[in-house]
Amino acid sequence: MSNFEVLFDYIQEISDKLLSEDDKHLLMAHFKPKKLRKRQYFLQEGDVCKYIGFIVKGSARTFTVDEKGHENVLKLSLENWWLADFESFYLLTPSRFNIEALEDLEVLQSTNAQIEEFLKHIPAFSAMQNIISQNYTIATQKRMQAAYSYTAEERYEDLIINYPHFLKRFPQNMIASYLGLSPETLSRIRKNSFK
Amino acid sequence: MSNFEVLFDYIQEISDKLLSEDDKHLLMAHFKPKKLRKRQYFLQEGDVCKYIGFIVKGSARTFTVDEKGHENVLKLSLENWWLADFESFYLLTPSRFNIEALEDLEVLQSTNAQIEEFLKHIPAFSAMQNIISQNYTIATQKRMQAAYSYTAEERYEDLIINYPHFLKRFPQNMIASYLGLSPETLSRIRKNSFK
DNA sequence: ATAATGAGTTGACCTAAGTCAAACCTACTT
DNA sequence: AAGTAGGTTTGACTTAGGTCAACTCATTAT
Repeated sequence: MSNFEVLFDYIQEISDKLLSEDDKHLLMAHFKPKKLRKRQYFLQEGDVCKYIGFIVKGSARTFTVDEKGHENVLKLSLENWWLADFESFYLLTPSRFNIEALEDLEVLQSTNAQIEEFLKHIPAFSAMQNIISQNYTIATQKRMQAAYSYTAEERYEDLIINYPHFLKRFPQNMIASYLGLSPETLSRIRKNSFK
Repeated sequence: MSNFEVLFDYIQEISDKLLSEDDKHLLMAHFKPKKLRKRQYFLQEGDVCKYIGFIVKGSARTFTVDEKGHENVLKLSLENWWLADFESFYLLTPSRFNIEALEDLEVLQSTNAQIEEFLKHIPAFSAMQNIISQNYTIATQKRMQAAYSYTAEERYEDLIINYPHFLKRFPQNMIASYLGLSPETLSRIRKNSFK
């Protein structure tokens, strides 16, 4: 299956509107395949996030670095997810985030201006965007609640239930950081939960 | 200024597309004014959030109650904000949240089905929704980061900078809960910051 | 005017999670 | 085969913030 077929399937699946052949050609003309090797950056702090990427293969993390050099993972991303710092991407301001490939990464990328065109001309694309935006709102509301009112252990259990595949794909220290924990704390939580 | 004029101004302001007279009539036909007295609930846990409300006057909080009866404020809302549990509103599932008026509250409310109609027929409305969705994405990304990587004090300073009016409109214990703090902790932070 | 209710403050104490450091494991490199 | 680098575990100690309880002010209700 080609990269574009992955994208087309994804759009069809969640938008439930049909992509015409013309639609597909438009997408193929303006999404550019891009490969990154493990450890390479899709976005670096201070740069403007000019591209949004659709992950065809591989994984990535979005993180910040604070004054003390402490890294903080905000997002872990896998196949069929979109990769961008949306603040920077929408507003074209310099980003505070880094996005780094955790495995060799294949994305299809496009610019803000192009996305606007897709939204205007491809009904399935704009339906997709509405659904994503809904899902995102819902997911974020949950995650906010978890951040503020769950204990470390509850947040980990939540992850096991909602994103079990994360455990196979991401190293434990990334997951710890994603949950707002030190690696030591997550290690101890796992130890205790085997009792 | 009537309730509807507040809504129209708001839509015009952020969508920068013009509302026609027909648009306005459509909105007036399907947004219903609703008044709540302080302490009344706009939404109760377990109910489906059938309505989304546009706040014309007053304030509200969105919160959960955990097993120990501990209340946790997720959102504080004021004039010109939208009031709903979006998960429940979009999916029509029972809500895990409560939304309560903190002051006497006037909203214009409508249903999910009606909102869909507005989006379809009123360009200014759908432009507005896109902007809100963008802003929301950006704001949430920031708040997530704050939740996971800022200290209590930093989160409070952040609030002072970004939402100074909150301090005038909401009691301190609500703000504490919104920041994920006990009221005692916020009280101590404020004491120290006066040095 | 007085009681009663609810917010805010302060102090003493507790606990969940972070920090630091050492040891331990894989899995690549060369 | 040995060395190196990343990740994980374990232990000892520290700390930010929570909890509980008493006290002080306002504000509302009687």
